[in-house]
Amino acid sequence: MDREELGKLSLPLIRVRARKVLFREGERLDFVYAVYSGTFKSCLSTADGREQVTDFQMSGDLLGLGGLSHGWHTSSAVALEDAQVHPIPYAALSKLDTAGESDVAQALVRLMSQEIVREQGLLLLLGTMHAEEKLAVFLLNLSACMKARGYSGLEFNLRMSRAEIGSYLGMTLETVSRTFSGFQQERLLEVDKRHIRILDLPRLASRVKSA
Amino acid sequence: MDREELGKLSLPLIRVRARKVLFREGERLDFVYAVYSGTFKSCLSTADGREQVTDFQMSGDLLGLGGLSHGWHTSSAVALEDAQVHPIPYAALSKLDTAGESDVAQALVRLMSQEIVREQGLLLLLGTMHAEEKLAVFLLNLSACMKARGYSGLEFNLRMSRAEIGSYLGMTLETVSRTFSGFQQERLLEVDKRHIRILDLPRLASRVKSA
DNA sequence: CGGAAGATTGAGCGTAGTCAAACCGAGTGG
DNA sequence: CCACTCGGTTTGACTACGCTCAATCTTCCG
Repeated sequence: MDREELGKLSLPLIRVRARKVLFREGERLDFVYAVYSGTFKSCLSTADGREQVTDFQMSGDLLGLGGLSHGWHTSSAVALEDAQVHPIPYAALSKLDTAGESDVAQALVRLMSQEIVREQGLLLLLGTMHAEEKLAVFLLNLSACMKARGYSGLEFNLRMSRAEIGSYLGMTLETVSRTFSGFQQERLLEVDKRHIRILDLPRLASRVKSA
Repeated sequence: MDREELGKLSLPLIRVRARKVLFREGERLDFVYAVYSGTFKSCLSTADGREQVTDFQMSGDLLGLGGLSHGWHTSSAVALEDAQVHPIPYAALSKLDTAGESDVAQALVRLMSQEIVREQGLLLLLGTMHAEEKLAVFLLNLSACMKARGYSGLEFNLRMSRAEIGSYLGMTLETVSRTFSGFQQERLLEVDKRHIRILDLPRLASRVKSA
């Protein structure tokens, strides 16, 4: 069993009282935790106070995996009742990765951790945002993505249909279309089918209330 | 860079035509892919045909990470335009993990992969389901989870508040409460605050249209 | 006993879903 | 060359699911 493999690393067992925060989003990641008893919730929060619970963990589950790529916690963990956890030192894990002759395993762990974080962002979007905010986030991400690849971040062609955007953002294609039109009305964008030009990036960004 | 590390493994570069399916949910995972050019969508689908796009991938992104825990693809990947990808043999990755003296890295990869899959399930729930279906999924998962830990799968106490359930499922606490009451009205459950007794598991399961 | 936190229920409203029609551009075949 | 189809997009009208606000009730705890 996986749990037992990891269990060998972690001798200590610490108690966590109900309602206590085991770690908080943004803190340095010194340990990953394996739940031994009790129940936790993992959650993300936005700047304006909305909260998205991303998981409930029970015995055998691991806490904090999202942070392995960069060494910072990407979510908070709170005990829902008195609980016990095994702390697993981050150092031990990174050492074990680096010790092996393969940097590949290490790279893989990092990439998978990034994927977890990315999906968490999408959970927050799907769970807490409205149509306008969702589409704004989508466009800003895409803009950053294009820019990072050397293209203009302000003018580009979408590769996906309205239906695909809608599926991604948890809304119908009609609502995607309407929201595009709304943004255009407000002079935030120019939209022509799949061609997008962002006219006012700061104001578009201000539509996003989250962190 | 991570990508270059992985790049060393993957000599070939294959072309994928627009609209072509690179791999499909449920197929055996022989390769993970690194996108070299073009754009892909990754998606999950339900039994009744709903589709949830979980990501759009561009150059440098990896495709198929969710399947690493058990060797089956957990999502489908479709090219949105003509594209090129580096196939990375699954065998190479698992060998590299197992070769090292640490089974820990291997266990870690497996656990992280499971976490990715779990989050994908939640994406599908948040993106495509209605209140009743969401709560039914939640209860069924919880039931399975309790059962797996040796408790009764049909009668248990919730550890979390209505608000926390609501946050998890992307609905308000009031809607959670009303939906519980609705289920009780229909004789699917007995609910008393946090105590739940499932009266008709099959009928509850039939409320869930997804895979 | 009083206060606080959680749960339930009701009433009204609003956002986004559904259904439908019209439009547009690309590709195909007569 | 034009007519036709087809997929994708836009827009409109209507509807409904779930959100908001609010009141009530219970349980727990000081």
